[in-house]
Amino acid sequence: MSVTIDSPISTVEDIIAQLSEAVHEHRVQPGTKLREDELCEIFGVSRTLVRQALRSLEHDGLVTIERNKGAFVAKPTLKEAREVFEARALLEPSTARAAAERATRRDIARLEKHIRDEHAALDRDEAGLALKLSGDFHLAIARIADQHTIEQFLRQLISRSSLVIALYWRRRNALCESNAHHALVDALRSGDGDSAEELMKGHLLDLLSQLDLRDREQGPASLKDALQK
Amino acid sequence: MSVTIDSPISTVEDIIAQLSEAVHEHRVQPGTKLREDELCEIFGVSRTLVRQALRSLEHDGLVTIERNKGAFVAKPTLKEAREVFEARALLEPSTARAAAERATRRDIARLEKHIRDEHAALDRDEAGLALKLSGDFHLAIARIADQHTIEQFLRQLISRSSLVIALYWRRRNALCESNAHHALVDALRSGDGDSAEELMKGHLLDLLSQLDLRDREQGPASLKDALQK
DNA sequence: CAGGCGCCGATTGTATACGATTCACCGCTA
DNA sequence: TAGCGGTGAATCGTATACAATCGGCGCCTG
Repeated sequence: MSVTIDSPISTVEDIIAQLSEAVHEHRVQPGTKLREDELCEIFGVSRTLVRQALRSLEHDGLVTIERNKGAFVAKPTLKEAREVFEARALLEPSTARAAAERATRRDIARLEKHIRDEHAALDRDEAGLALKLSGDFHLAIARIADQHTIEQFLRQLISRSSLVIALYWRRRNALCESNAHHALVDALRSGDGDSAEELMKGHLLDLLSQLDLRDREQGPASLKDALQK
Repeated sequence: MSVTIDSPISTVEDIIAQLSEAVHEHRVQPGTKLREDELCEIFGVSRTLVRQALRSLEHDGLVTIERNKGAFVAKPTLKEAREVFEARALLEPSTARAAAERATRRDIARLEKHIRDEHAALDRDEAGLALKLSGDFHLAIARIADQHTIEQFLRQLISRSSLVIALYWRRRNALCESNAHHALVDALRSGDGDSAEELMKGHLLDLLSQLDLRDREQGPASLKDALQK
């Protein structure tokens, strides 16, 4: 784990945010064990707060807690991976439509800056950061749509998407989707709900197609599991 | 609060389940304060576990925690109430379609029993129980659709719906929707995804129409709040 | 030498202790 | 009498202490 060690006293929200960011940016891999004592030292707090943060992250699907074993960065199964994108396909297109109908000039400017940041990160070869910014872009749209409930769900789904991408990403060419975001902003700028919805739908399908979510033999691990049960 | 006091030692899940059930069945009203010590006595555990449960319920939107003030049963605003049903409208219809395409005879039998229980509860004038069963019916459909992620979101949405109904329900006639559930089961039985989707959409709109979600003046309370800020 | 059993360190689960904040009550003062 | 401020109990927030559990290592036995 390589989490930035900052001021030794943090709040629960700090811990959640930093762990969450580390996962988003692929600085920690799915399956990584998160020992409580270690996190206590890093964040300079007692186990009480660390445990609170871990429970919260578990709730969002970023972390798995096994009783008497500890917390681990979650490893979504194939089924979960598919479900994440199915849920996103249900929520995001109509949210994009709503955003198109509400976006102000200021909103658009913010989204454009977002895209610039994303490109800049890619240029500096910081793929992890770019991925996180890409997720934030989708969240920003939900925020523009002023759909707080859906935004919360989306936050969870995007987090899990990061894990899915870490596990099931197929190719290495990363700049695939920048154009999709551009096109979306164009639709939002012109207040074209129909095409915003369509573009988002297509964008999500496109993302999905970059993943390798076919069933695969899981090697000895799955055999072992099968025998244990 | 009138929560059943059971065996003095409980797990976090017990606490969550019982509190959650009490909210679902309208045995506790939105805004009710949930003192930690009181819950400790009721469930026979230390504050550690009670606090875990409350945090979890907060995450699901059933409980609001105000720092240094404590936990309260959540009181969804009008906006949140609308958002809950908008989100349900996005998730449930297509889930019903998927359920129609997967439902086994056993699934149908279970749903039918569900409806019978619901009617029985209504006959006994246990409106709260009927409401909870009605929510479970919707969850059961997500389970049949084998959509675990969506089921989780739906669990939160249905919980919040209970709160919304407690706050914004218009009429007192409760048996309004039993037919809708019947029709849904019929569609599921015949594997008719199209009509399952349409029926669910209509059912949710129907539910929504029974709520009074128009903006209203909130009386002196809102004035006071306005001046405090 | 292989397999199993038991002990011990490491780690998590729960309870308790202590400090901080809030709210309500009550007396004081203008 | 109304308003203000102080004081104390009630309640919450965090840290710490203690108990339970797990996993690995070594020893013992066949």
